[in-house]
Amino acid sequence: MKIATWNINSIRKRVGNLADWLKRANPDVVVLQEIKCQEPQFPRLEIESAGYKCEVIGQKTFNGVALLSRVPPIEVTARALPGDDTDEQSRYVEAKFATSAGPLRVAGIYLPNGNPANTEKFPYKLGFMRRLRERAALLLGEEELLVMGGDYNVCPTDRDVYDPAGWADDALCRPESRSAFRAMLNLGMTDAYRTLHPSEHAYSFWDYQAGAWNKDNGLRIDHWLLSPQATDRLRACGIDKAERGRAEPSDHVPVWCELDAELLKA
DNA sequence: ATGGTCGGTCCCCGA
Repeated sequence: MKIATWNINSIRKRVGNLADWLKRANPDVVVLQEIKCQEPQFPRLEIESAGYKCEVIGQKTFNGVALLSRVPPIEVTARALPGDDTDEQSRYVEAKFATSAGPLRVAGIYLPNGNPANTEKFPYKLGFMRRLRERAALLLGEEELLVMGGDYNVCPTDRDVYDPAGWADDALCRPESRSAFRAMLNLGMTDAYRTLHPSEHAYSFWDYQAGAWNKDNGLRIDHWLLSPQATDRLRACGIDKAERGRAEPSDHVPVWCELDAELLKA
């Protein structure tokens, strides 16, 4: 089965790009970030026509995530990241699916950007990352297939950014952000892309500004982190870079994994 | 190349 993440930067603006890509890429499960609308405005009919069920965690203007799947999940297990009841931003969705290899938990994440790093936005990001690590630790205890994908807004190492020195103080590259990302790996999770492509300078995001795309000035900030059980079934991982070159693109492109497991009807 | 971005919303903010 194939699972993908894509920060779509407005689902209403991009539903045509999404439908075209769904047809070409044919993923079984997709997590979307920055849908930038509430649930009633979500273009459910277009996506259902493409053959996908939709779980929508909407928010007006900002943020918002969704989970698309070829079959309905057994259960939507979370519509917000646990650990802070005062957090009203729509940034997390999680569901359990049936597969030929047993239960599969899929989390979709839109991690806070954290800039400017000298404002309250940065501690909010680090707090979210602490809660995400705690959630991962809890789910890892089940010793099942677990994949946590999304826009992490973390560039894990200098290999993952075109200009490490220029970005060193940015919240995407700061040592505190990288340390919190490594803490997820230290629980036993695997960065799927980096594990299968150890030395590539591959990016998943190029800013709209300053001709970043044309100069390949990108960052790798969209990731799939896998439990040991999922890593054992990891067959491939890739980045659909060509999406950034299409008309009216998102500033992010899809990142996908293939697992040796078949998605089943619940 | 001496300027070079989007989307949603409301007259600017977030990325």
